[in-house]
Amino acid sequence: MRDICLLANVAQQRQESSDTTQPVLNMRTISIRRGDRLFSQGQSGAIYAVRLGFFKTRILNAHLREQVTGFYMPGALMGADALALGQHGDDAVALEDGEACEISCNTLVGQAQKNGDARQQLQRILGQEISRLHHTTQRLRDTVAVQRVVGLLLDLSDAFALRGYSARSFLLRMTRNEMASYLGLSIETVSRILSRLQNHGLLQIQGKLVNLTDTKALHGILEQTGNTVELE
Amino acid sequence: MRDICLLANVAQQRQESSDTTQPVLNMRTISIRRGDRLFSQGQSGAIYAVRLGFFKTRILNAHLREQVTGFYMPGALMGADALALGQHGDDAVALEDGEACEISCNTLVGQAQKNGDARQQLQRILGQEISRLHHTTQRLRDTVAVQRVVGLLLDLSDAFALRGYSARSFLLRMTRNEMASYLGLSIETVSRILSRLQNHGLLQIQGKLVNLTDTKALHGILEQTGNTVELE
DNA sequence: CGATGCCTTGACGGAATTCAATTGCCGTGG
DNA sequence: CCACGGCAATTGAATTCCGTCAAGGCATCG
Repeated sequence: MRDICLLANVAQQRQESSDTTQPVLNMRTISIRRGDRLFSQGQSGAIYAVRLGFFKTRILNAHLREQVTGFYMPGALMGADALALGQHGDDAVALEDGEACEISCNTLVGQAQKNGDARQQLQRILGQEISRLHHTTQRLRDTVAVQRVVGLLLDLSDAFALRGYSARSFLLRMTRNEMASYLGLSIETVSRILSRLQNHGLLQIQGKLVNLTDTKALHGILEQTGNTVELE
Repeated sequence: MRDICLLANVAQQRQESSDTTQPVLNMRTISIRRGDRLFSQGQSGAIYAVRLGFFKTRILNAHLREQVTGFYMPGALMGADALALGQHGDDAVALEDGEACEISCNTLVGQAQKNGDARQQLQRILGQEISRLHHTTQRLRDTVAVQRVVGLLLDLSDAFALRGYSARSFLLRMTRNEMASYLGLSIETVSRILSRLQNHGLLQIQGKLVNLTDTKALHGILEQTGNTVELE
């Protein structure tokens, strides 16, 4: 969110200050269709900021079984691990038609060597990635399935709020299967938990449309300790 | 491991090249007793390399319930998230008497601005942290408890091997409780799984002493897909 | 219309947690 | 030296939770 703006700023600053014909930050916008792959595991060279649409990242294991590793909405950065590791650890796939901004790693790192702003920016990017990973690992340590599902919903809610959208009512862009994979649960469990939360009046859900009616109670579920969770 | 050496190198290079009286990298060794805290959540200013002993990092939640986020042995870096995020996300506690090397963040980042080696070094540190988090995330998505336990054992085995110790036989420095917390399991489950693995002849365990007798089979457990795992 | 994909729901079995009791270990103090 | 207490770990029994299998609903699309 803030990141993409800062990145743009850095790029712009440089463009203005230097009158060379070649751009300093290699950025270009890529249009992509739902289901298509933006980058692949093992590739390197660029990171990507979501401009439009929603994306997931995933790992394909030995049996070609997909494991979802993250969800990204406009303003989010994908593939930041390549900055530090030299290559992408996962694929990025568009959950709907969208656009992404490709930013060359080399020029980004190169900039960081000369430009203080770019350096702070790079550091911020890596920090955000580390922070994101911390967050998801903590969520996965929640043994209780309800907590994982609620955690995801509240994370999405926060992300929407940060972007000026409603924190209470939003559209899930991923399938139940993708949610389940991301959370390390079975699709049926996810479905059942959503129904249960609805029956208890904590939210309404029909298809992909969610309405968090009792966010206080939802937060309460997350904070409950131990491996049994009370609904009401 | 390699990191601490490189860090030391960077420090040394600078010490030699510059004849100013003040040291360029603020490093100092801290002795610590078992159970004591090396740094705390929210603090900032330094990262730490383990010199001697074993450490854990943890988060204390609202109810002062501890959640273990990592184990560290000599050569490992703790608190790298503070480099990018400005403050530590977790506490570090010594699992036994030991020593850690404190490295000031400011000077490290400052070095990175002028010194190419230090910059690469910084990047490597952050990359390692991201890599570590990727790894643990994947492990936690293994829903089956056996896989998590075996995963931890094999990770420890690798780490010991990397440091020149036996990969087959080693001493667990953490309690079952800490293992369970780290793995998102109950202590009883951890205990039972270890017993079961022993009964199937994959390892021997008595107290904290582990002997991996059939690492091939142990690796096999990790690679099994789906939510049921066959032992033999 | 049927086919397909996605989601929901039920029934069942296996897996992990909980509760409770026991064992083993180690240091302390008698 | 042994007895004792405290802590860690194991083990058992009962329960709860979650995954699997199966059936059915409900859209979309050809």
